[in-house]
Amino acid sequence: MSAPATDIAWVALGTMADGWEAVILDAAGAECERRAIASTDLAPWVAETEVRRAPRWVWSDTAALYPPLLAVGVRIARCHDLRLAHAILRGRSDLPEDLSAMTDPRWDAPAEVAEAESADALFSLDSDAGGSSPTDAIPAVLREFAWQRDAIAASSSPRDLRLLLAAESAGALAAVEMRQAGLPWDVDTHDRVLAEILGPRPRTGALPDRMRRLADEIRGALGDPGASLDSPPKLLRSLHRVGIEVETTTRWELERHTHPAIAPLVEYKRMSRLLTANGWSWLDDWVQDGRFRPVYVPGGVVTGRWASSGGGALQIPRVLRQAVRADPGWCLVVADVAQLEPRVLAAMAGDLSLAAAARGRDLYEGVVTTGAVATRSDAKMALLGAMYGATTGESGRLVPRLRRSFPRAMALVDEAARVGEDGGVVRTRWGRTSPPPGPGWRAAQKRASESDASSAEQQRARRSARDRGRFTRNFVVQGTAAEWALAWIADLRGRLHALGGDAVDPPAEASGPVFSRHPHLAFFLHDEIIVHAPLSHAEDVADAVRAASVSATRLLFGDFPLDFPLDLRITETAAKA
DNA sequence: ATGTAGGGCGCG
DNA sequence: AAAGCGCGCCCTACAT
Repeated sequence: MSAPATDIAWVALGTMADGWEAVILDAAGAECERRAIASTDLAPWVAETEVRRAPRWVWSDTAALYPPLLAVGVRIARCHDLRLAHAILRGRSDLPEDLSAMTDPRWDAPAEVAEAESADALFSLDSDAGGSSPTDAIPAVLREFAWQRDAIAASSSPRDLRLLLAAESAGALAAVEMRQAGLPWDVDTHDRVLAEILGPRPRTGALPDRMRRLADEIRGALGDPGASLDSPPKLLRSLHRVGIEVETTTRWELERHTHPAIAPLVEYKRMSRLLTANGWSWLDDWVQDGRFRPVYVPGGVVTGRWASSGGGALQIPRVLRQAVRADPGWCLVVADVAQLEPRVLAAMAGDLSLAAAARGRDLYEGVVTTGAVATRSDAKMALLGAMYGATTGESGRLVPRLRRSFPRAMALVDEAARVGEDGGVVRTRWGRTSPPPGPGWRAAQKRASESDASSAEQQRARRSARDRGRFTRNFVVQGTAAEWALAWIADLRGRLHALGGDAVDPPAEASGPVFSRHPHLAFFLHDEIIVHAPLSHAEDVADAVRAASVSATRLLFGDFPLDFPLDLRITETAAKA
């Protein structure tokens, strides 16, 4: 990594009455220089400043501002996303009261919708186009940035918060870049999979052949030619008429009964799901030019996980993963972390026994070796139960065994649950906080504690306290796992860029194929990434993916003796082997 | 006609 | 053999 020759640390960008203004700040946040920039000059100016001075760009909203830059070939390395940072800082309870009160509520507004791949996007940078929000204005940007710096400094762990905000912002950049790059998607393979499962593509509106025949079979078995298969209440009545006494029409409940209608019905539901969620119309809507381009929403989940909007990017069914296919001459580097959450739990809790059990490749087998449980599937069940708060069933039965073998790990999640049940707030490793309970929750708890509370009120309050406890119990683990994953992709993003050379693509065309020649992130899902890379770079990319995972672990957990092994494959398609 | 709630199920 | 966390999206039913 070449250290940029630079005398500046930050460049804040915001709109003015007429165009843009850049405010250059030193590391201490002191203003060094101001510069007005016409809208049409903004992208070239950013490109030049990025190359010459490599600042951290400070702006209101990466999701709104980065796409048009990227569309003209301007890639940046680092930013500070004020909107995302604000959401994190606002949740901190350790801010001095006067600082808490000073926030501008406009920063609490929901995310802007990212709409900008086309040439039109160029103009969304223009403040006259009506696309800018109040928080884009340079005075608001500077005020908020100053507030955030104060808030970070006043917090109990500025170092951790800085890392969190840097990772969150890097994620926001990666999300925009992944949408622009897209996931290489082979339409013919997708169509073939659909045809194998559903039958050939029907005329629009018609049911695929295999589904239609199955529907006939089900209606025959139910002795009900007009039975509705798509309406749960109606289906329920049809089932009851032939003596199938289920309370819901879920698959697992149906499968507990024996009747000729059950098997085809379960199969029909599976097909129906595939057709409606990822059928031919999904293909038409979401795959263009051989790329699936979902909208990622960094920070979209309270735990810090990403959400997605449109296309169901986070729910691609396994049968369709074979449609994810590298371009000719390219490959996919597909990697996921083995048992990310239990490893995170071990490291957070400083639980050396669990860390020791994780030492091999398979943490669950390691847990079996300690003698805590008998089989791998028991180990998995028990650990998931511990992190999710299972109290009943097989999982709930197994959890107590872990308490003896891994007291520190269990103490961490148990304590998180206790705090949540009491109405408190918990934190991830880097300091993202769980949302506080709402006024309704508090009121119900208070009411239940009064002497004349009815038993129904007490029961309800107890139940919602437990619900909340399970949420905070999981929050610390899921949220810290999300931080690990963010650190991983943030680091990897830098390494991949370095592999592709330092040159920024010339902003020659509006379509700006920034990624047409370099290895790039193409997909990210909680604990898994897909890199699309030229075949010649395959091994380098694989090394980068592994090195980034080591960096992430070090950054979050220092030298705690635990690694996060990857399942990594260099392949043509993302289908599981 | 349009908006919302809930069932159901895909993913981690 | 099915409890316990977090999502998004489709569908239907039912509200306005």
